[in-house]
Amino acid sequence: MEISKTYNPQEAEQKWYNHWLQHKFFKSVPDQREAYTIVIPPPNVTGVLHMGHMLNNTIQDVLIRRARMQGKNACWVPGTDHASIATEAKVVKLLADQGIKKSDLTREEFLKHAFDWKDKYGGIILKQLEKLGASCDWDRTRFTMENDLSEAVIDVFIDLYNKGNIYRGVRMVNWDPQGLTAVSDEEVIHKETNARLVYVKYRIEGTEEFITVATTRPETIMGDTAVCVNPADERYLHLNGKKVIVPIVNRPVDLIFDDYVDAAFGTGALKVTPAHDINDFNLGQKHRLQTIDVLTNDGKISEAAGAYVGMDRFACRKQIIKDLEEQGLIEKIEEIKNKVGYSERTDAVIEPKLSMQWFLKMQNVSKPALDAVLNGEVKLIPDKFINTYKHWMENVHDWCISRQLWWGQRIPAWYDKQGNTVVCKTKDEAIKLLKEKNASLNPDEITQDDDVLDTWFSSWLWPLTVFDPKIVQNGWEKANADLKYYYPTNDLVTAPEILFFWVARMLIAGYEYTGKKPFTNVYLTGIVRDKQGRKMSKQLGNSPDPLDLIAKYGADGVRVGMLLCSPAGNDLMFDESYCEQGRNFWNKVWNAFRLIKGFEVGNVPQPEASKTAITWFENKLSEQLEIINDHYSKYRMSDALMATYKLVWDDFCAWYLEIIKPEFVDGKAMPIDQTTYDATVDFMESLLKIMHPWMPFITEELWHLVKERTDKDCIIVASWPEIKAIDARQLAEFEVSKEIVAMVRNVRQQKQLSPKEKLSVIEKSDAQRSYFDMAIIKLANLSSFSYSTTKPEGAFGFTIKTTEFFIPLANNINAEEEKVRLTKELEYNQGFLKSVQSKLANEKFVTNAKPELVELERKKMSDAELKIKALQEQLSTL
RNA sequence: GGGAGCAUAGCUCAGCUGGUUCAGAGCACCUGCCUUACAAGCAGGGGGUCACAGGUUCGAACCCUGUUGCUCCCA
Repeated sequence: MEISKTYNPQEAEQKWYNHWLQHKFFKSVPDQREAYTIVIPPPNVTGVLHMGHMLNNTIQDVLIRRARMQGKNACWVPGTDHASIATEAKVVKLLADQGIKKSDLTREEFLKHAFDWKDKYGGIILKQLEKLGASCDWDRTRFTMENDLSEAVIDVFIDLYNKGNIYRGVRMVNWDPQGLTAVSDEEVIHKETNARLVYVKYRIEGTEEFITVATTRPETIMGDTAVCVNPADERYLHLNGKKVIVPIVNRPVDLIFDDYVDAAFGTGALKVTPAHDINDFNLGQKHRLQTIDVLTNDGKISEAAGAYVGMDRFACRKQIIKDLEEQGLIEKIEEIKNKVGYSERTDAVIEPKLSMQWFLKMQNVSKPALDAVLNGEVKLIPDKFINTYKHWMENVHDWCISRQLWWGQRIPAWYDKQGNTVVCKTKDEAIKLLKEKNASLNPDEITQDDDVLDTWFSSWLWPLTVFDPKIVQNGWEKANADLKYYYPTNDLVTAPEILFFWVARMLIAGYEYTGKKPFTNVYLTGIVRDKQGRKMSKQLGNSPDPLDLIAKYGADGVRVGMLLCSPAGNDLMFDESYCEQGRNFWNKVWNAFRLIKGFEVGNVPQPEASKTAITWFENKLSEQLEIINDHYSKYRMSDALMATYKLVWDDFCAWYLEIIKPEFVDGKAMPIDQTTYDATVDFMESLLKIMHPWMPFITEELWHLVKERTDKDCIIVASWPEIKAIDARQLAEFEVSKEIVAMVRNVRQQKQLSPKEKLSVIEKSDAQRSYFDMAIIKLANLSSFSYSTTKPEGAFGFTIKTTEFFIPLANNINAEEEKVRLTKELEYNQGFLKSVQSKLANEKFVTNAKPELVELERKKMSDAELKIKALQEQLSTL
């Protein structure tokens, strides 16, 4: 068969992905084997593949592919998340483009549009995952708004409500004036911004005196219902009992005293706006202040303000400063930096706002989830996140779970006109329950809560409901076969950003509904940043499109590129050159294969060099496989990859293949013996297996090219190589051989000798030592490797460990140069000896250090002495 | 304001329980090679005051204290 000079990724990727699908290699059904399960962090149904997904899903695919090869029943469950705010915003915009206003639609009509949109575009990101080789069990694809998954969400709400863990109340929430909904604390991103701290003068009622307050939010002045100072602040003591006049609206309000106020900040006087600041709200509760909500839901000045009505909040801020200035009520304006909350979803400035919302009492449910991480039942990787997790869980706030949206699971709460509330699944049930509270109930007047639940309130059930949507109703004892088999899942791979949003809450829900953890290991990836350390984002335009990268470097190249630079939990400074390195790697592998495939097997005896190379590489393979397995077990992905890379490139290609490669005689390649050929193909197969999780496509391609195979005999389901007994002595001996070869090459370079000119090496020894002599002869292009106890004339001498070697070079030896080189080496060794000697002369070291350590030092000393003696002898003969 | 983490070669990072004169890898760089698997390659080479200042120890990149710089989380 003709082998193409270069590998064609596009062709192979399509071919093999389809082949895998066709043979259902990704599919998992429960059986007798050990399960290995990952549930995907469901991407937003509105999303398109970005570098973060690329990283995250590549890691999952590496883990799942290796588990599959280890003979486990590997199951990777894919799916998408309905992402209520993001999706609703997208659909609203799309409708607006068609001239349809959301407010003109009924809830049902809107949802129909939304589902239509989802059906049309919602699968894009999953299709994109296929391009990177994701071996998900697509038959198990789930979506968080599917009927049965949604029903479970509703069941959970009802259950937690009945347990007394969910309540409804008026609280200060984070209001997104663009998304027109409340969002949870976790969805607010605090950014440092430049702000103007405005010093506004409030007149003391009945006097000409003023008190100055400093504020960054003058547009809320109309909502002021007090001015507060610290009771210990002597500047204001004389004003006790006075009222102050709120500017613009000229409303007299109390001057109150509370040690909450920091006398050192601003002027020490605080305007209190209970409707628009959480701290002010608390002060208002304490001092029984009136609350005046001066903002509308969409961030405009409300009727209640009595001035600037209908003006945008930011426009009003400017205008009011101007007006106050005209009235001479501005003392000064300072430029300061302060933190402003932005909506994670819409990037609008969050408005603290009083509103009626549903909350989950986190304290009541979070304990098992905290304990699990602290006692190691659930592992966070890297473990530095345990602290962060602990801190959050111990200081957890009640979770605002209602969202003023339509796209999501509608809250199953029902109200009558009299203000009674019941929580249950259906209207019929609600009627029955409400009748118990209100005998004269008119069933036509009951209404269901308009709001939906936070998306995370559905995705926290993900690891449960993807397997058994009825788990909440049935409980663990009656869980279905899938859940019993796959749950708890093994590894979760996700971003640290959603440790609280999602991971912590999945743990809570897992323990609440099964009494078991949802997963054992949580691998937290870093954030993909650009070379300058900036987070990759659409706005900055600094993010490459993963699909473009795949087109350019092949999926295998990009996978390798991503993982080469991705330490767990640390951000990665991504640069395209990593993908280039990945591509170079598969190219190397392709060419190694071409070499092997090009061998002509003949009836020739096996060369001694090849025989020794084979036993060496057997050892090397096992040695490195052990290291690679260990890296995997510690989730050190880039280390596992690098060890694989070096095993293939350095050990196999640069050393092994160079030794066994048949020589050319008269421009014609000599045949290779059958034994060496077979061993080489076996090695290639083992290496392909080890590479497969990183580079699934090229390894599958080569798996089928290296040998005739059936359609079903695929590397994706081949078994992970076994570690055999390792002969450490032989491995060490080969390292010495490598050094000898390197030394000869070095001498050639220095003396400008052609690689074609044969040299010889003499080892100063009275007996043949090395198993690898023939390999050395071949690699260093020697005429002979021999042994002698005397130093030949005109030879280049060098020492490895304690053994001396000589390369006879006749006239090519420059005595002066040699003297300098050897003297330098001698000095180094003398210094080394001295340091070892002083260590051994130190009584405290000898008595305190571990005995084997002292022994080691003694060995070092005697070795150094031997070496020094050898060097001195060499010098003396020059 | 509270908490956590990081600082090692030009870049990205290893360096586990302190113990070789220990400072290491990959990439990048420099030099020489189009040697019939691969120039997306081969061979060779240079490069670091382990952020800074103290301390503990026979011994510190590693442990302790402080300083500086950066990052993240929480309020």
